[in-house]
Parts: sequence; structure tokens; C-alpha cells
Amino acid sequence: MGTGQRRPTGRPRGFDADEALERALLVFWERGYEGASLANLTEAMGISTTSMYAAFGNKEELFRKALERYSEGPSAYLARALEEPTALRVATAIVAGAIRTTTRPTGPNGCLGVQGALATGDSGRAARDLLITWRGNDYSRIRDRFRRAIDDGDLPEGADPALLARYVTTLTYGIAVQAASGVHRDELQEMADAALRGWPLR
Amino acid sequence: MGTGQRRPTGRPRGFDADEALERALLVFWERGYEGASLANLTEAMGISTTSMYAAFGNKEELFRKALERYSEGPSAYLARALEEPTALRVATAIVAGAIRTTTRPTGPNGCLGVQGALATGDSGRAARDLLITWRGNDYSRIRDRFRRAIDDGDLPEGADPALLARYVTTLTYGIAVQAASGVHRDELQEMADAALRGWPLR
DNA sequence: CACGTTCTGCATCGATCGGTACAAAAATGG
DNA sequence: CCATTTTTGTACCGATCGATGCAGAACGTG
Repeated sequence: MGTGQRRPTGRPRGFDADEALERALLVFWERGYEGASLANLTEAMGISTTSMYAAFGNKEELFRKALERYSEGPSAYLARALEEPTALRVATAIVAGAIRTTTRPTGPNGCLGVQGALATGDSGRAARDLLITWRGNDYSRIRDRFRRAIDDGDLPEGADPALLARYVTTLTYGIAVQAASGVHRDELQEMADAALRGWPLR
Repeated sequence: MGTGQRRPTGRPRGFDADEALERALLVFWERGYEGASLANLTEAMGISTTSMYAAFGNKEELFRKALERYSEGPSAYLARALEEPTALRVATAIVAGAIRTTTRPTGPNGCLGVQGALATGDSGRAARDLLITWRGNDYSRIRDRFRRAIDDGDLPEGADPALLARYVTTLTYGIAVQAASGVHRDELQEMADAALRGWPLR
């Protein structure tokens, strides 16, 4: 009953939580989990540490929510790519999406899922493990899509979906590192086009 | 004349600087520049912070020297690979060397040149820039080797050395991320074999 | 109005960060 | 022996780390 969303009791928030999370995402993206201090984060978010802790829990939870936002925003190209009609078009769309996302003229270079926490100290271990799981999920979804492509007759019977998924993810992670090093979009796209010419790698 | 190396005046060192640097390298490799604290480093090196600073300068210099040691040790496969007689054998050796180095049963997974400092805060910016230069060097050496392969008639006239070098480095960086995620050596090698079957990417 | 609830600003917490001051220890040269 | 040079252990530096205590402000409700 009722009108659905009711205004909660108590003092209302003085900031937009979505907007603040977006700012935090950008900081994590650029500096990595360990490199992003609470001072960096709260300054970019425009709120105090108190407000951040009240709204998001702690730094680790904030990172987790930023990663979710990343999956549904900059990294949403993956879900769309998996709906392409053929395995080759799926692979092409994934790689192109990765290049576009990691080399946006505005925003950080690289991929949050890679550079967010690749090698860390003890304090970043949870974030690192989270990203390992995140990357593993992407791999599994791509592999499953390629399995379906064999059932569809789109990929030949002899094709290896796991190997092809490993190849596509390896390309995207490599692209993420190149982008973080400042390599430009056009050069990466030419390389990616060539890399998929041998599809499905015989 | 003298006997060459003369024992210097003053109290002699109580530790083996080479051995200590090797230990520091392993810590940086596993935790990254920012994730490796002085306490982590000196404990692994078996010396006090005072001795570390006297022998190596500071944390940044220690990282620089660890990277040099990495280039001449775990990453030495690159120089050997560049001496292979054909471009395909060069590419094959580079990728195989990267897989072996990033998935050693003993020692950290992944590549120091990638995960040592990919995205950092202000304190890690110098290390990050150093690794960008390091990776850029590797790319240039590979590209130059492929240029020579065209002169040798080993690669066809129409081949693009820069594109091929970008492809090989992208594969190795992607492999480094996969290895850091715990993907096993055999799976990566199968993928790499397939990835080079289309060489020179037409 | 008072009340309960939630959020905010300020001050601060103990722990850890990278880095050093200082004097004793251990070597060489006279 | 003494003087010089270099390394070592101890103790410590100010800054920053992630995180919190607390009082008051800002809302809906009765």
C-alpha cells in the first residue's frame, strides 16, 4: 500500500549519492584501490569522511559499489556484445568496446577491473580478490556464449570455446595495459582488427 | 698496480646487497610499488631501514634497481628471443618466455613491469612512469626487430612491424594479467599457440 | 511544541607511512 | 695506539593512513 517510495524520517542527505559514487569511481579508476586515499575520494565526492562512511560503509564497500557502477556503465558494452548474432561479431564487439572504454578522451585511461587492484599489499587484498572474481565472471560469460555458438553451428565443431574466450580476454586485458600506458585508440583498433582476422584461430 | 678491487675503508657491510635486492624484487613483484611498505621490504631483505637507505638511497631508487635486476633476470628471455632467426620464432619465444616468467611455480604470479605500478596515487607516480617507459622500450625493441625481419625477407613487404609489435606486447601484457589472476601455464600456452597461428596476421 | 531519527561538521583516534638523527661498532691507514 | 671512514642498531620524526565519537542541525510525526 502507500505511494511506494516514502520519504524517510530524519535529516535528508545533503548530496546526491549517485553522483558521489560516480566521482569515487573515477578516483579508483585512475589511482587504483590502494592509491586512492580517503582524502582523495571524499574531496572528489564533495563530502566529509563521516558522510561517506554513513552512506557507503567503508572504503572497501565503496570500491565494491564503484565496481558495480563500472559494470553497468563503462563496462556495459560486454552485455551488449554478448547479444551479437555470431561469435566473431561478439569477439569484435568486445574488443572494440574495451578499446573505447579504456581510451576515452575524457576520463581515466585503462580498465578499472585490471588496474583497480592487480598487485597489492595486505590492505588491498580484498579488492584484488574481488577483481579476480570479476574478471573470471567475464571470462565465463564469454566462454558460455562461444559454446552456444557451436550449438548454433556458428562456430565449427572443432573450435575450443574456452581457448577462444581466453584469447579474447587476454586481448582486452592487454589492451587495458596499453591504454594505461597512453597508447592511442586508433593504433589499438588497427591491431585488434588484425588480431581477429585469423578467427576462430583454426 | 694493485689487485683490482681494493677493500674500501670503513666498516664492512653485514649483508649481501645482491641477495637483499633479490628479496626486495620479490616483494615489489608480489605487492606492487605502493603495496610494498618499507617494513615489508626491510623484513624480507633482513636489514634495517637505516641499512636500506644507506645502501640503496630510498624506496624509489630501490624499485628502480629491482626493475633493473628484473630485466636481467626473470625478464631476460626478451633479449634472447630477439636473437631468434625469424620474426615468427621471435614472437613465439617472447610469448612463451612471458608465460614461463609470469607463472613460475615458485615466486609471484604476473609481471613486475605490469603490476608493479599500473594505476597509482601521487606517491607511486614516479614508479608508474618508470614502468611506462620500460614497457615502451620493450615495444620499440620488438618493432625494430620486426623491421629487420622485413629487410631480411623473412616478413613480407606488406607486413606492419609496428602493428605486429603491438600485437605481441598486447598478448604478453594480457598474459601477465591472466597469470596474476591465477590462470595456469598450460592453458595460457595453448592459447598463445593458437594466437600465433595466423602470423603475420595477413 | 516536543520527540525520534538521520545526517553533518569538527575534532580526533591509534596505526602505519617513508625517512632520519645519533652514537656505538667495525673496518683501514698511519 | 689514534684518526678516519663506513655501517649498524635504536629510537624517533612529522605526515598521512583508514576510521570514529560526539554534539548539534535538519527533517517527519504526533
